[in-house]
Amino acid sequence: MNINAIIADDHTIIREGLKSLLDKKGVDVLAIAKNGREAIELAIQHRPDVVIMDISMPDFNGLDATAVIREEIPSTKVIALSMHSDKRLVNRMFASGATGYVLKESAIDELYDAIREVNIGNAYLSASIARMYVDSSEGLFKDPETMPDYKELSKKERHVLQLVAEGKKTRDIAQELSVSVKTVETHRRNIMKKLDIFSIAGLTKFAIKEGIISLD
Amino acid sequence: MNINAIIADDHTIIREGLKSLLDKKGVDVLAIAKNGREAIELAIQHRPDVVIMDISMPDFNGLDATAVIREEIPSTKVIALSMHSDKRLVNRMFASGATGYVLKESAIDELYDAIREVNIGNAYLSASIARMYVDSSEGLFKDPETMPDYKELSKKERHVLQLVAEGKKTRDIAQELSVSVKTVETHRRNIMKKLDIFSIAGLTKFAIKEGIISLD
DNA sequence: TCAAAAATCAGGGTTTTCCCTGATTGAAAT
DNA sequence: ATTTCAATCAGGGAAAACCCTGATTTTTGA
Repeated sequence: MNINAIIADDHTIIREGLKSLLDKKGVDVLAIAKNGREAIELAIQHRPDVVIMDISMPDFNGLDATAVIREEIPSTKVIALSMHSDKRLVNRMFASGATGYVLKESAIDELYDAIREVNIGNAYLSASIARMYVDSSEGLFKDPETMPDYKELSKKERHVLQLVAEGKKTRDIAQELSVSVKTVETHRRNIMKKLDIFSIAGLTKFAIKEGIISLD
Repeated sequence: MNINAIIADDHTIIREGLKSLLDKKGVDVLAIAKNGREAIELAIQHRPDVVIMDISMPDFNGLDATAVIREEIPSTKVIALSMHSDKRLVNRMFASGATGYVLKESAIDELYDAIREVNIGNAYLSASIARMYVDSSEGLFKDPETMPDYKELSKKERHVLQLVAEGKKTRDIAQELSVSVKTVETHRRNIMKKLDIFSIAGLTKFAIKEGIISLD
């Protein structure tokens, strides 16, 4: 019998293209979601074998949606489909419960391989990402706590990061959050330390990759 | 007879999905390019009716590739396929010679409509973008010169913008370009004035949208 | 060839970010 | 119950970004 899947991506044309390709491969696409919230609803409704999940989506991102789905339906596996080969993102995605990570740069055959592998309980990593791990002694599947360079941002810090990445100044952020300028400065500094990113440009790119802000 | 097309996109899975969808619609996909440079070569080689061009690609972006293709093969029409509904980007793309602009959020039917329209010499804009123009008195097809808020960046300015968006400091940029700090500051200031963007975060987002830097 | 634009640099000033130390409060986890 | 951590704020100083004016040289386009 065929493997069942749900697709979650915010761009219609990518969703349709993906469905068309998976149809050809004999994967049954049960439903298509356009954000994380829909992905959760549809996953609970259809209980698919696999969810193919874009990471950066508006409204509710793939990272958080993955955690919810894996919590609610442990039998459903999640494959992250991402533009970015960022080690931190890969780690976070696996920590959220994904068991596959495929780049949009990959061919459909690779995604199909990933679907079959995670379906039988194995993990799958795009070759170019797997290569990043062979030399370093780091592993995957770690708890967020034990990740080498990973520190979870607090809610406030994520909010401050969002406002910084939107181009706002410390003073404006302080006003918006009704706290002092010094507090915002401390948050910004702590964010930079946690992420090991020491420029506004870098923080902005990080926020885009994580789906904290959108590009429009 | 079928319409001929070439696809240019940097993500394999999107190229493949797009080809699969267009095949179904009866569009002959003659070739597939993974960056602007390949798009130009393949266009000259195949002289297709239409090129479907992603805007932000590494190496040689869709904006510049469009200008070259329209210059070399005026009979070949270009449709921009973009993630972003940014008015400035739309204007720039049309100024470069594109006659269609479709969002990745659109359905494949819309892209197919666009292909048929530009093929018979008409222009095509995604509905949500067209809506941005109805109220404002602005038109399209303008020369870069006559665009309302548009100022072309010089080569040096684009380079400085790239380095700024990569998170580099003025001093480092000055060193890399072998000019004084003051010169870099002047460039940065001029860039901000031309683009009407007054934050590093904003410049970074602009650079990503324009394909000047990548997110990785 | 002549004017416009690009690219270069400087002086001098204000604002913002960056970085450190240190401290208090309250909540959550052990 | 105690410790750890988030969130709050402050002082003070160094660095970088921001903003203006003005000027020279080179490149380029009309």
